[in-house]
Amino acid sequence: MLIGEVARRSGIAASALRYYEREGLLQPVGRSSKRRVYGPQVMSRIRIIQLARDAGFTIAETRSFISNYPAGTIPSVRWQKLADRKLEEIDALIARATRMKILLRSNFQCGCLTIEHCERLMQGS
Amino acid sequence: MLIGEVARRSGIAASALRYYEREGLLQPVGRSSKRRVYGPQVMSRIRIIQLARDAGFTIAETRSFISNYPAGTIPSVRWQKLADRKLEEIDALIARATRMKILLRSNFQCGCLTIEHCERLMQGS
DNA sequence: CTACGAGTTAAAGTGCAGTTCAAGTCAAGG
DNA sequence: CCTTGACTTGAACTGCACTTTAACTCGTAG
Repeated sequence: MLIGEVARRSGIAASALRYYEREGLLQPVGRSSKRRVYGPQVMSRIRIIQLARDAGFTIAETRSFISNYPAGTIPSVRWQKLADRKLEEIDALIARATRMKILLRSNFQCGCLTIEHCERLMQGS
Repeated sequence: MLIGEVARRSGIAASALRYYEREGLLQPVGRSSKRRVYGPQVMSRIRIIQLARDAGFTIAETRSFISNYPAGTIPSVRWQKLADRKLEEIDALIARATRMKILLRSNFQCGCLTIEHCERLMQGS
């Protein structure tokens, strides 16, 4: 597969794929006269990158998350710490999103958005 | 209160408060010889801005969220649409975060992170 | 009067996550 | 041979949410 095909299949722009390679998220692949030639396994890696990105990981986080653990590697203490920290961040994110949801929904339902109302909702934050 | 005091109390930098004013999140307040003088009500507004920011609203979203609805205003259809859309976004965010959590935790627990394992976890994405 | 601290402005800088651009390289088709 | 289309590179640009900087203005204290 050439980069255009990978882009089409994954929905990620070719420019982004090159960027990911520069940033070390995708390791350099073989070339056929300068052009990158990808094997099918790249799709798995891309899906992981997408998931991490969608879950709010930065490029740097995603890099240390995946680059240290190629297929078959046993997670290390370092990885566990990373995962641990990220789990806490995700929980905080979910908690904040949930609070915002409550805020939105209550105004939605009772039709009484006021600053004071918000104040009451925000006691938990 | 001068801007420094507001910054100290809210934990938001004075530069950010000026930025919020430029962006229309905080309406211009009275001045005492060029300096902004805030009343205590500003703290409520700032807390709402913080909550919105923490929940992932952009400045533009936050502006249309709060600037159209000063204290006591009855929510409009426009506001409801905004809230509706944001609720969907928040749900998607929570779903993605939850998937990432499962991914992190399962690798955590079974100690068998491989590309193939991730593949199985990602069926839902 | 001078210095100090806290404020003011416009404009430039930062970090992230890419995208866009200009100029060039190839292989295949007509 | 020439064109076309998909690729290549480095560098510059984008948008967001601020922060930093430089040069300035005040009111108060010594």
